[in-house]
Amino acid sequence: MYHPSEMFSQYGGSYPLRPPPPPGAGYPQSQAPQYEAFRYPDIDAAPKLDSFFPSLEPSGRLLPPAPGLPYGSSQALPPGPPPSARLPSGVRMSLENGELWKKFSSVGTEMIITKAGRRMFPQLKVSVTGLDPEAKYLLLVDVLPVGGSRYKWHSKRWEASGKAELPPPDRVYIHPDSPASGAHWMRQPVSFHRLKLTNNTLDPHGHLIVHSMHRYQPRVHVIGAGGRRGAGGGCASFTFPETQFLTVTAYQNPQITQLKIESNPFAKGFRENGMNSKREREARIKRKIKANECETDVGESESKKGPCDSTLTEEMPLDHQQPPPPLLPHPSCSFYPTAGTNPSGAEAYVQHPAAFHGLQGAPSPYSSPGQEMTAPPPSPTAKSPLEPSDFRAMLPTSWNSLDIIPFLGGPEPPDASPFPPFKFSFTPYPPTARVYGPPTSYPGSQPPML
DNA sequence: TCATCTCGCACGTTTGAACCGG
DNA sequence: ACCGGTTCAAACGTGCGAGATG
Repeated sequence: MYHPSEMFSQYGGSYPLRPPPPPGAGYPQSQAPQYEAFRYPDIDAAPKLDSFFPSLEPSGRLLPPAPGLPYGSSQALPPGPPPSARLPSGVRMSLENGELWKKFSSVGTEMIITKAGRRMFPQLKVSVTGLDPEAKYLLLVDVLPVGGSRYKWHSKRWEASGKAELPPPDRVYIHPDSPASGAHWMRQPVSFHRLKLTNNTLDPHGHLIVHSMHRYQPRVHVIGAGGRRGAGGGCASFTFPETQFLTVTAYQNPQITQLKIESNPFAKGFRENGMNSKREREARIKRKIKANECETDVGESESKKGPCDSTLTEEMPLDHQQPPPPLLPHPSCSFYPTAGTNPSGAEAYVQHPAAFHGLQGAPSPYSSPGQEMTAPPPSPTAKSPLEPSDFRAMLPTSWNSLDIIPFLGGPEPPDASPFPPFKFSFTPYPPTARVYGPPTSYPGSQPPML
């Protein structure tokens, strides 16, 4: 026996799902050129995963937007697709560290993003139930832009500030254990702690790309990937309202900083008693300055002065403790579950994963009429069914030139269950008027719903 | 001038190889 | 030769703050 993570440890990166949108009417034309660099001209625009989930009707391929996402209520949300017979209808997911997330969301969760990629904290940690123990599944995470606005920290609160920027290249993070059996996923909570966010649109490491000062909603997908009993196909997507966050390059809300320091073990050094605490840092700086002075002095008159006295460990007075800023209004998140929501508060859409990112065939918000992507002919190199150890071959050959390839290296798994062809293609995302409508959904520039 | 971003720093945690004894 | 426990160093993950950028 072997552990799935040993087989597919290379799948821990993130993968582009769609090409960057062409400039459309809803976007500032001035920003259009920057996306040329992220266009994948050879990307298969055919329905994603069609061969992966052949039994699903096209009508079931739409992944509805997260209900209540303030992308513009004027657009009627399409009805949720009927549950797929291929994915157990009882699939449920709960957020393991929901309490921690709620702590953060009560003050407005901020996530640091860097060029090199920064982990999320709190991390996404979920429990899944209701899977077929013997069927194979992939677990993915992506982030949805929320709010259609850029935000700024003003007067100790977040305010909408202009239109959101063009969406960055879309990527998903595939859990390193994927694909694994339902039993594996249900055995213990699934952590996405290795997921990283970056603001580098040319990121070569496969991290999820986001814009700074924007709001996002993480989304977890469970995708059936076949198995010994032939189960496979279908997708269940889950979102947790408390996991919405704002991206920043430096923390704005000191309460968030404090919460992170208190909760994140990696930031332990910044706690009050840590060597990196404010007190210690200031003491260090003072010692350093003093030492420099001493060196200078020694250099000037070595023999005239005694050894440098660096006994400057006396406690530096703490900065005047400012009272914590008032809390943001309680989150008035509109991201509430709709009918069919599981008791955990997550929404589940059991559907064809081809619709990860929008309505197939729907007008693209990025393209002018007549710019619809067309489905290319099926790849002649596609194998079906695949050899047991050839999961990589399930990816479209057109992905060879994409940045996912570096993350697919590694030894071949010694054995694996046969999977149906694994094909992604791109569909327009997000649907028209959802993301980039004016920030009027925040009357009076209310703080974002966090 | 201002808001935002980048980078280097110091410190703590994690991870895995090396070592040791049973 | 194998196994389990310990040690240690390198890699990695943090927030901070100064300086750069637009």
